[in-house]
Amino acid sequence: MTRSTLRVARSTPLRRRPCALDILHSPHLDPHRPSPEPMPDTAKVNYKKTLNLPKTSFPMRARLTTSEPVSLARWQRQRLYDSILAARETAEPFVFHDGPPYANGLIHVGHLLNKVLKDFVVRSRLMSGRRCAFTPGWDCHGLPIEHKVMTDLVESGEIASLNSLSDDDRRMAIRSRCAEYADKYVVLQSEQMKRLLTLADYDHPYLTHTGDYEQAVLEVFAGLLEQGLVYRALKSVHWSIENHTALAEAELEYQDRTDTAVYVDFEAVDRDAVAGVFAVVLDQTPTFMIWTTTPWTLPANLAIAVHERFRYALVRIDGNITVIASDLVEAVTHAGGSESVEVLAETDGAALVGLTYRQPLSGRSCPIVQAPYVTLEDGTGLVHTAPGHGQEDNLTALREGLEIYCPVLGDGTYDDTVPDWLVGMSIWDANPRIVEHLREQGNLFHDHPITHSYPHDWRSMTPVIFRATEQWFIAVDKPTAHGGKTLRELALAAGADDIGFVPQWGRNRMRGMLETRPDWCLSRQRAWGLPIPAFVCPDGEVLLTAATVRALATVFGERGSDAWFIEPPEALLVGYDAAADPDAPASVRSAGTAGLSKMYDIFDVWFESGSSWHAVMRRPGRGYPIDLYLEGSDQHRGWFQLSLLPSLGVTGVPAFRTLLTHGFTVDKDGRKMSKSVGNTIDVADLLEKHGADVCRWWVSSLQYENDIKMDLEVFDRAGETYRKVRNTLRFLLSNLSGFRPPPDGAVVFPAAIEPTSLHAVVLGRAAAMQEQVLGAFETYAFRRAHQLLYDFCNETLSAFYCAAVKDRLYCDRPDSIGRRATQSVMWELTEILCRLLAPFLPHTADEAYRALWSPGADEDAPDTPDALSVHLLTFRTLPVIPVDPRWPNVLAVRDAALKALEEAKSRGIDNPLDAEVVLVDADGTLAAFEPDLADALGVSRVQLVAGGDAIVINDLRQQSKCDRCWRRVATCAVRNDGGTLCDRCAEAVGS
RNA sequence: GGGCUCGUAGCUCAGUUGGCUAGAGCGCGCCCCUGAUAAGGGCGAGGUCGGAGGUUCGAGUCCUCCCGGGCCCA
Repeated sequence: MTRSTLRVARSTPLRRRPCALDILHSPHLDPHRPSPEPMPDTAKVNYKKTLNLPKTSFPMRARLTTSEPVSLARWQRQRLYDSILAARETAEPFVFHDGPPYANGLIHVGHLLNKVLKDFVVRSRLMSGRRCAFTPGWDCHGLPIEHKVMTDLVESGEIASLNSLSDDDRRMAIRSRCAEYADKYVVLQSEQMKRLLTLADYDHPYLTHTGDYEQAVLEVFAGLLEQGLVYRALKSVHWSIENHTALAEAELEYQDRTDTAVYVDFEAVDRDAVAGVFAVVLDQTPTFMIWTTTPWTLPANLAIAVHERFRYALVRIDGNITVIASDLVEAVTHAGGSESVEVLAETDGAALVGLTYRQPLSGRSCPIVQAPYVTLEDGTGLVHTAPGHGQEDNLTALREGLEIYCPVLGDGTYDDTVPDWLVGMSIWDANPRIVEHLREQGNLFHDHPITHSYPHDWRSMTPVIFRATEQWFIAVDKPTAHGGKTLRELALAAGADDIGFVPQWGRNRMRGMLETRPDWCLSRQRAWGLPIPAFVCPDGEVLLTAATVRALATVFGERGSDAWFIEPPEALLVGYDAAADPDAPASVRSAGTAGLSKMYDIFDVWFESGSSWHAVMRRPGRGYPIDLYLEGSDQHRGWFQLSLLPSLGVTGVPAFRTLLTHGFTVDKDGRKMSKSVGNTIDVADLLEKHGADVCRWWVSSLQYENDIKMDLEVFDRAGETYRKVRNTLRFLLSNLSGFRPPPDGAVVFPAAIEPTSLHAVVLGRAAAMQEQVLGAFETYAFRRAHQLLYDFCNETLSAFYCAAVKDRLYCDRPDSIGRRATQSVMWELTEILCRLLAPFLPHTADEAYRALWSPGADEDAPDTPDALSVHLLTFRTLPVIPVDPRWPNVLAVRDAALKALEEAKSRGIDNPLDAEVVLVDADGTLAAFEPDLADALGVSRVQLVAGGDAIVINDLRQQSKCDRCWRRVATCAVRNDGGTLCDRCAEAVGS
């Protein structure tokens, strides 16, 4: 039988690999034994074959791109996620909740960062023994998807046939396309996230467009409704006259358009009041001059806004006295071609506030107010304010208590509240008529054509207008049922006291936003979303109460929100008892739900994702409040805040205990990544080139709170340090070939370990490292864990311990106590390293762990059972080994000795094995460590002397050298086989 | 323009309550090993701590301003 057939026979799965003890009793099986034939005297004996050289199935080259999918398939086969969770059914929970990415497009590096960080949390908590279930989710509704679908419909020409359908049918057609689109990207993104080796319940994700999710959102909404926090009010929105619909920012296309800009004088009501403010005497009534490019909004003018800190001038221009910002007098009068300009006086904007003027079109008396957005860029420094026709004007009106007056109907014509000559007129036709009217009245200072960028409806390419429409709001300053506190007060208090922030500055950021945020506008005028289930009564009253919403929640829970577009109101409200609903309008309570018609606003998608704490966690009983939300820092205003408000409103407590944020990825120069700039990095490319573990290793190395600079090079670096860790694992594994811990094998551990031994110090460091890593995991300090693990592998193991114990591993008898003790230590090290690395490197850690336990350590082992996985384990405690407290001194001596050896190279002592190091050991400290000193220094011999002040390197090159271990030690002698061997090697080879 | 935030060797980061010639790893350079080998080991060179003022006996660390990024608003 040849040697190779013997090997094949031994590696069959039915046979256990022999361990060190086996070898002791069956020497004929030891392949390392020298052949019994005597060697010819003339040839130098080749002892390499007699060494216990490392061997392992764990390859040096990872080939992650091909090997990771194999691991992934194995984990899926064994249903790893389910197994892990099942094993922790009764464990203390760690409640963690996924914020939903938008179901659109492929994932980018931001997703990679976010999902991998979340996975670090999931895996580290699971391995700490906590029950950390993780349900991934997707935000599926919303404009970007609808926009994309609509664009496709326009491009394919299908939009024409849709437009011939009824409103409900058209909306349904669009919605089903949107649903298809979202579902498609959920699948695509989910596959990519799995490929990142993230562990989550991908078989049961949450999707915001499913019926049960929608039901939960309506439950949250009902909870707010019953506290009176939901109201209906006017708000200015972009309005398409052509399509009779509100538009979102993303549906606008800016194009150049030429309008008539006008400078208009508004006459002061009280001449003396103005005179008083400027401290002058006036012989005529002054005016306030405004500038606008939309004359059609002048009928809706209700105020003039000034900046409190600007200076304003009272100016006599060609005989008329008017007020303009001081800095703009010259520009305005120049534009108007004025001949005589005289500044009479100046004052601060603040002094003007409270003055009044007569509105030239309505005749109303209106106030001067202050507003921070007034600029001196153009115009007059006095801003025409029409609350029904501008977002800023709208806010000003709310603050000043002005009416939100919008005399323009959905079709772009004036209603009957304007002067007779304008009633029913299109605003576009009204523009020149108003200009002429003002000119005739003497209110027009100047007019001129202006070409500017103006928003257009992306579909019809017609200009849009700002128009106030009725919208649903959540009040943040109304008392809630929770101690009468408002949502804002509850949120500020929670932010200050209850919520933990990682990093800490998130607290400030959140507070700033909460202090200034306006009421939450919930309505969107779109098709792809969750309907706000409101009805209009025959008498024009609106029906939306906690009870109707709960009734609809049930319907949507069963059939999804599509039902809204399919069923008539009576069918939708079949579970609603109008007579028993105290919040319903009287007509509904008495007459029931006959004659109602549906309204078609949908929810802001943020309200849907902002209800996920209920839909995904609280309602199914997965735990509430939630321990951790982890998202990018933009979510302070987004998901964090918009989850906080509903959760406080409904439950009185914040949805989350801790908020962790990470920064954004930027390019190597710190610039934001954008497709147009072309500095983005494709996730698929990264996975193809480096593999998921290297990408994850990179993520673990980041200080994620800050901006994250990245280019392709940082992944090369991550790959290099990954390989260092990998090779360290490989060295450990390769020297554990055939070794088994109890009960299968014998371990010299821990009793036989001296406090002064290399084993003690390495185990001590391992224990300290593990404790710090676990602490870092607890506080989400992944970078610190990464650093500790890397430094341990690189410095403690690779450079120090492994190098020092090589000689005994390779050269001692396989079954010697010294070698087996070393292997016992290495086994422990491998066990804890695989586990500690598992959250960062799920594939590599599992690969190493399986190699450690594989029955065929020197061969690929396809028979290793799937269930053998590091991910099923928890972190492991190392036995406590006493470590001599003088080790730091010894290590300092080692550093000095290595320097001395470096200097000795100039004397020709290139190889440390050719050197003897003479160390000064005045107090006998080093003597206690003597057995391991030479190994620790990597030299042949160490000599300790009591006196002297420097390390001396002695040249041993003239002394005999062991042919097998290459050390120059005193016991070297010529042996029977003709080789020169030291006693240890002679014994090992039986020569 | 406002809120929050970042700016320490080529790269990623440490730098406790201000206190010795500013540290680590990687990369780089030189060298060793060739029995972890598309591996391993050693030594070494790199920084006016974004800039300018100020407080202090003393500042990367505190204050002010400025420059340049990022997120969110306007």
